[in-house]
Amino acid sequence: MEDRFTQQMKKGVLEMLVLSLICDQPTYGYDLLNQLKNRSGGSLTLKEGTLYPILYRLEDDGLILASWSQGEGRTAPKKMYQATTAGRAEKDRRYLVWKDFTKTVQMLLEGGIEP
Amino acid sequence: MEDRFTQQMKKGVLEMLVLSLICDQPTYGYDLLNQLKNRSGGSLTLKEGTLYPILYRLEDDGLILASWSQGEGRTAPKKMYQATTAGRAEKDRRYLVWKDFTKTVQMLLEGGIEP
DNA sequence: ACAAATACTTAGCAATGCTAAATACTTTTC
DNA sequence: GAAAAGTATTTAGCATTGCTAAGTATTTGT
Repeated sequence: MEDRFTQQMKKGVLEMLVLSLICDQPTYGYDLLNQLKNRSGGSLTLKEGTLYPILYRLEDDGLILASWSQGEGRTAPKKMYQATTAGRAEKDRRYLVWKDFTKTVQMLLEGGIEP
Repeated sequence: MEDRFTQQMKKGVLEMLVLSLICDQPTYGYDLLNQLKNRSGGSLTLKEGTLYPILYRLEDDGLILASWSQGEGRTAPKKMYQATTAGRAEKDRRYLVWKDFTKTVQMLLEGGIEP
């Protein structure tokens, strides 16, 4: 079990990461689980119950689009996701907000500018 | 009203910041509200309903200690908070987790290491 | 006296990550 | 060819925490 702090720290940010990965290239749920796990060195090993609701929210918000892939060969069809124009814009916006926020937190933690 | 993303992004981190500020020097609720507001350039303007529950949690977890100050002069007594030994250790731990997390997120966003 | 600032409290809502399954098909291993 | 592991998606319900929105009380400034 992960500690409370780590759990809470992820809120919102995971959704931004998923959106960002889908902006990089169209993909599907299971692959996103693996991308996050592998590319984070294991620290972002999400449960399915965490990822899929994120995908549904992004879709509901019109930031990504889903379509069932006609399985190549014998593979079962996958639900492929791609970013919409609004999705790319929102990704950029969140990136700026995230950068700003981390900068502020860093400053507070390091004991920057006293009043 | 703040957007959902910003709200969620704060989860957990605000508690770390408050703990960190109290570690820097003993202080009280209202002053923390002002410190956060001023030292963040206004982006961390918390409502009382956000801060005080954080203080109660930190106290319940044994990370900070409260004591009513004997008001100097005629000023009403304030509830002063100071960090415990456990509080300082937890602050250090969270700082490391936070640094690690932001590094990972940054890497994922910038399209680091492909599998 | 009235307003503003100081200082703390609390009830209830919204959002999101986690637990913990269930379903179904394909590939690998013995 | 049976069992196990891997691929792939779905969903019900819980815990945590920031926000809304209010209330109480004292002190200071005009």
